[in-house]
Amino acid sequence: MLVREHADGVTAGRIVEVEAYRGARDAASHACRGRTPRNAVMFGPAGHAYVYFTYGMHHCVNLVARERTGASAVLIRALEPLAGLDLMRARRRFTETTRLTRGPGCVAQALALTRADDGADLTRSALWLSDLPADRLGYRVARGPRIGIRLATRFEWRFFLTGHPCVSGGSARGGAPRRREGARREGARAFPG
DNA sequence: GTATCGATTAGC
DNA sequence: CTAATCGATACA
Repeated sequence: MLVREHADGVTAGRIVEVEAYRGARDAASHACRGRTPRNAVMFGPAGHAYVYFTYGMHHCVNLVARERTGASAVLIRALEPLAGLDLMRARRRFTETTRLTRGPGCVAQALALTRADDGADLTRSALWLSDLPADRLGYRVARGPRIGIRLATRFEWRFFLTGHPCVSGGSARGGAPRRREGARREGARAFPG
């Protein structure tokens, strides 16, 4: 569970969909062309938030994962809202629970995360992770191609809960990539497997 | 300096 | 399908 404590109140949700970005060796990663002011946090210690601004209007949240392999991070693509739903609704333009945090830009908006939160230490700040029994809910973790990228599409590093209504990517079942050229490969297969 | 693109979203 | 909207990037 990702927890966000803010002056306006607490919002939190179960992580139901992520993507892995493997640093400089991953052509789809922001880190693949080296360190810049924008992506510098990814080159720092693990356990910090990398928050970037894109498309001129959206923020997305990553968790820096493995400092030893260099600039690796996990993009939080979707949450199941669990706390602060009314606050999320106030920040978003939808009231339906399943649309509050479905998509990386929506997650940042619902949790009010911006570049100001870039670099936040997850062990010391108001943004942190809480253990929660992820299984036993009837969901399975599946994997498929990452969304919205053109490079390194062969790596199936998107992980999500199969059938979960809060998952993004066009289908709760799995991730049919929205507009990807070429690779028409099937999205979701059981993981591990 | 200008041109192009993007780890996206919402609306038609 | 595409407009929105601007920082990062590529290139003249």
